Amino acid sequence: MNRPSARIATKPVRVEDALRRAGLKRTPQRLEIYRLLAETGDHPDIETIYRNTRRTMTAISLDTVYRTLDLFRELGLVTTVRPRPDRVRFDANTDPHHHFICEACGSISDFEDRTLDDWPVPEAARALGFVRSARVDILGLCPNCVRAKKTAKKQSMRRD
Amino acid sequence: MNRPSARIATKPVRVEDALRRAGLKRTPQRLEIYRLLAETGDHPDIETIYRNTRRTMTAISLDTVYRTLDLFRELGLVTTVRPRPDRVRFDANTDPHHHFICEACGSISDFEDRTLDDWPVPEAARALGFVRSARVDILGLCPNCVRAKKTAKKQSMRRD
DNA sequence: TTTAGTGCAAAGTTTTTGCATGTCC
DNA sequence: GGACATGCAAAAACTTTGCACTAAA
Repeated sequence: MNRPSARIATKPVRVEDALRRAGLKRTPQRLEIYRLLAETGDHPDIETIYRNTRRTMTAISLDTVYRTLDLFRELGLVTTVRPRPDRVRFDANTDPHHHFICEACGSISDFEDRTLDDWPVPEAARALGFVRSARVDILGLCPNCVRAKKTAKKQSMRRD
Repeated sequence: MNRPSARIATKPVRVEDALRRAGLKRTPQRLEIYRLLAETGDHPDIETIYRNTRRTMTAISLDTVYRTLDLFRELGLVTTVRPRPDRVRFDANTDPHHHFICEACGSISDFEDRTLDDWPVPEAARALGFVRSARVDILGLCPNCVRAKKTAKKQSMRRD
């Protein structure tokens, strides 16, 4: 059911190719949304992507952004991440990489780790179905939030 | 900032202790919701949890379920998983484990892998903040969906 | 020309909030 | 008794859909 040595890694693709191959149209909205996403190292949510596209395409509608991102996801052009109870966020970086997610503020940073990418998908997981890809989320606190927490603690100690 | 050998693993806790320690109240709703979640090997969404609690507590309200699960998450009693663009799902299994997520039907299965749990959190991730835990999601197709796909393919070939 | 894609507005879902009432410690 | 929790209902936030129009191929 699985190729015997599936590994924790994914490989890059490009929009126009992907669209053509799927017999889909190459519309300005799609290109613009993808461009924005590919340019930023950030992991914006739908609302943000919408706002940003509006800077250059005044007439684009929010539902087109929804539909486009859904499409991109089906095509494997973007992946999604969820921090805490937050909105879905998108990521056009399809190079093998993983995420550090701050549990306090929800910020997401990429990191790479070859050893992890090359780690064979565990047999226990391969037994559960056909493996396509894998992702590792490291959860914790970003430096800003660590700092904020320390401050809060000091203040509460002062109160006691 | 991090303990030098943080590993990809988490450790169990219990409700009543956690509530007491946090100075929170031990209400029937909270206990019942937790019990249900701890009993099932499943990864139910809010709606399902709500329906199930209603079997024994006819008067519980949906927003209490929301608030309770949010609280549990803050306390580290449950974790959340998201399949595709689907609702959040909850998991009271705080033993070290990871998820196989079917990209087609959204079903989620647990699997364990010691080697993965013992894998040291990569330096690149530790550099990004204080590491609390890590999770690995393996994405793919469950056997049912693999079968469904094969059938669909055969039919489309017949049509051609 | 044909068919996919878009914008708009409306409907559907999911989640959060305010407030009065009830209940755990 | 007092703070914390709950239920209810209403509001807010987020997402999806139907349809007529537009624009790629």
